[in-house]
Amino acid sequence: MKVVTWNINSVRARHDRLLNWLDRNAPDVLCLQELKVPDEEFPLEVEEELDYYVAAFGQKTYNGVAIVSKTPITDVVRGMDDGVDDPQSRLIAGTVRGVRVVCVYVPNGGEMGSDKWTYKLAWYGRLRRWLETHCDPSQPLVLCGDFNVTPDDRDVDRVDEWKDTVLCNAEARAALQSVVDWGLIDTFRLKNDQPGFYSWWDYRQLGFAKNNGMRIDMVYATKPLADRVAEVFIDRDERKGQRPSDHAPAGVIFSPPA
DNA sequence: ATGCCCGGACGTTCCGGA
Repeated sequence: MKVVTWNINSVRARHDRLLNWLDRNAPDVLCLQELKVPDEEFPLEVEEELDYYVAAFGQKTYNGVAIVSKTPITDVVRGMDDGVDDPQSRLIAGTVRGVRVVCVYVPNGGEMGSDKWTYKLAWYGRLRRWLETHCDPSQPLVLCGDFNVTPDDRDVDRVDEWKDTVLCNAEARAALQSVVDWGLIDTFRLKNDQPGFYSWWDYRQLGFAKNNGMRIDMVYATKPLADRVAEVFIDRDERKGQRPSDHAPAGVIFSPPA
């Protein structure tokens, strides 16, 4: 079972790239972030021509998440429904072939100390509580998405340049770690302990050409699934060419259950 | 070529992204 996460940075601007990528890579599950469109503008071809199922939680202009799956998606949940008045579409969950799939677009956080930073930290706290309330770490689950935090310094090309930002500072990493501590494993690190593997590069200042990147897009799994990780990858080539997203798809292949 | 930011909006510049 191949599960991939991709911040596509507008499903409208990336329409052809999405269809081509799905056709070439044939994932079982693709979690998308930053759709930037309402649900009705999600490309119909994904379902009608490529025979995928789609569960979307869109929003005009900003945010928006979706699960794309070869097989039906059941028990779909949109948003955390935790009593917080939050209009931002950043979480969708569904069940595919017995695996609970949670797709998140964690807030970026803007500048340290800003209202956006406060919202980001609070959002991480809400995500931890949502997992505690709605999910079970002893069951097969993947938490996929753009976490807008580098887990550690191996995931940053220029530590000195980024160490005090909302993506790399200790408080942000602790917020991510609190979610991981619920019962998740970073699947990429099961197969690769080296620095220099990134999933995002800034559009500005030749970020990709200079490999000034970060790994902020992850597929986390609970232990029953993490035990079945066969292969991990980041599709760096998808960052190349005409009109790429600033993020590359990152994914994992799980072996069949024993 | 991987090349000096990009997508979106009641746009004509500004906001948000990371």
